[in-house]
Amino acid sequence: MRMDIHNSEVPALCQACEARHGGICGALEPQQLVHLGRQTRRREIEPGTELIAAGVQAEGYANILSGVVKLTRLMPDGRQQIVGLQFAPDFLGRPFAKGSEISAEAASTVRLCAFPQSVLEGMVRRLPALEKRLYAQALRELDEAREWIMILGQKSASEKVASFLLHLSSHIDPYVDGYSDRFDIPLTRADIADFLGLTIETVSRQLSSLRKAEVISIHKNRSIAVLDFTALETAAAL
Amino acid sequence: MRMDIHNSEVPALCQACEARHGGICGALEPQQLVHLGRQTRRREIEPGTELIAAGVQAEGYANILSGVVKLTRLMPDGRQQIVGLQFAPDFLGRPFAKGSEISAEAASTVRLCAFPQSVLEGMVRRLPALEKRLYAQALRELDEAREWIMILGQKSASEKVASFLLHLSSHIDPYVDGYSDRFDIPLTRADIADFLGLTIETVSRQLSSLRKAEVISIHKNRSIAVLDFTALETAAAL
DNA sequence: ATGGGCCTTTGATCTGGATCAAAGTTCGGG
DNA sequence: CCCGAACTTTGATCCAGATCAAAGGCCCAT
Repeated sequence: MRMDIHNSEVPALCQACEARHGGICGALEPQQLVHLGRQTRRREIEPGTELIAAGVQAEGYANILSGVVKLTRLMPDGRQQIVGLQFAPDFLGRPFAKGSEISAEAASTVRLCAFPQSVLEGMVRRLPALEKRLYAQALRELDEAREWIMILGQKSASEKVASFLLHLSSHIDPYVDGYSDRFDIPLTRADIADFLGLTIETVSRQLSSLRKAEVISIHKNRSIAVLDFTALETAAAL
Repeated sequence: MRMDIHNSEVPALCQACEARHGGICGALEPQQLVHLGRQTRRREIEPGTELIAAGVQAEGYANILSGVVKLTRLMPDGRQQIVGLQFAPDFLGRPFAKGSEISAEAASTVRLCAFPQSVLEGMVRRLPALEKRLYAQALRELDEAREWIMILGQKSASEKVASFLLHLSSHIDPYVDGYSDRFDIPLTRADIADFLGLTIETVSRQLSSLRKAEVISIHKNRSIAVLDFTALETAAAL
C-alpha cells in the first residue's frame, strides 16, 4: 500500500482508489483531486455493455478502476476487429474527438470513475502536466497499437495466442508490476479471435496445444495459470 | 497558394515551406517561426537511410517537407514489419521517448527541416498550443495504427493491397486534399509486403489483378494511375 | 437435480496465400 | 549500347489456418 504525504487532504474515495497514482489522477494535487472527486460518479458496467450508450459519453470521460474494456472497429460488411484493450488505471475517452470510428465495450464487469467533459477541460487549462499525462497515454497506446500491428502482420497463430496471453498477464492486475501467473481471461474465445485475426477454432486449438505442452493450465474455460513463462515467451517469439 | 497576413514577418524559408501551415509550424506565430527558423537545417536524405543515424536523432526532431518515411519494427528472429508511414508535413521524432523499439528509414528521397530537441522543448513550454498539436498528431497516428490493425486482422490479400493504394493516394501529396489519381509508389514490393503482412509474390499478383481489371495502371513498376476509384474502394472493402 | 442454450473443443476437409522455381524488367555503369 | 544486378512478374506446388461438422462442458432457470 502506498502512502500519501497529505492523506487528510485527499478525498476518502480517492485514497483507496485503484487509479489514484496512475492514469489522470497521478498528475493531480490534493486540491484538484478534491475538485475532481466532487464531480465523479462511480459506475459498475455489465459485460457486453456499449460504453458510449452507458453514459460515459454523456458524462464525458472516465478512469477504469477495474475490469477490461475492448475497443472495436466494425467493417461495413460486419467483420469486426478488436483494436485495443484497456485496463485499470487507464483513462477512457477521447479528448478533442471528432467522431472516431471506434467503439468501446465492457469485456468483463467494469468499474468506472466517470466525470463530465467540462471538468477535465477546465483542469487541463489550469494544469499543463495533465495534458502531458494524456499525451503520454496516447503515446503508450500508439506503441501498443504498433506492437499489435507487428503481431498481426508477422506472427503465426500459435505465436499470436502466446503473445496475447503474455499481454493479458502483464496488464490484468494494476497492482502487479510485471506478469501475473494466475488470472481470468476476460474475453470469450470469439473476442480473442477478433483480436488476433483468427477463428475461434484456431484460438481453441492453440490454447489446447499450450495446455498439452504444460505451458499453461486452464480451468472452467476462463481461469489461467501460467506454468512456464520461459516457454510461453519462446512460443510468443519474444 | 495560401497567403499569410504578415508575410513580411515570416522567414523567407518558411514562406515557401510545404509544412508551413501543417505539422508543428501551423501552430506557430511569426515570432516563433523566426526563432525556430534560425535553428533549423534542411537536409536531403537518400532512400534507405536510417534516420536515427542520419543526424535526426542528434539534431532532435524534424518536419518532413517531402518524401515518405517508413517506421519499422524488427523481431528478434529478423522478421520485419512496417508499422506506419509518415508523409509531409508530419512531425518526426518522439518527445519524451525512452527508447522506442521502432526505427525510421527514408523510403523515398526525403527532405527534412531538422532542429534541436531543446528548441522544441523551449517552445512547448511557452506555447501550450504546440503541445496540443503534438498530442493531436499522436491521436491521428493512433487512429491510423488502429485502422491498420483492422486491415491486417480482417482483410484478404486483395483488400489489403487496394487499401494500401488508397492510403498512399490520400497521403502522398500534401497539397491535394483528398485522393491523387497519379502518383509514384515510394516503396518497393518488399516494403509493401512488410507493411501488409504478405509476401512480395502475393503483392505482385494482387497488383497485376487490379491492372488486368483496369482499376489501375502501372508504368515502370513505380508510377500508378488510378483509373476507377469506385472499383478500388470496393476492392478495399471500404 | 435436470434440461436447454451457449460456449468451447475436437475432427475432417478445403483453400488462400506461402513457398519454391524460373523468366521478364528496369536501370546504373562501363 | 550492352551487361549484370536487383527488382518484379508469373507459374506450380504446398501447407497453415479457415470452414464445415459434431460432440463435449458450463451455467442458469426451472
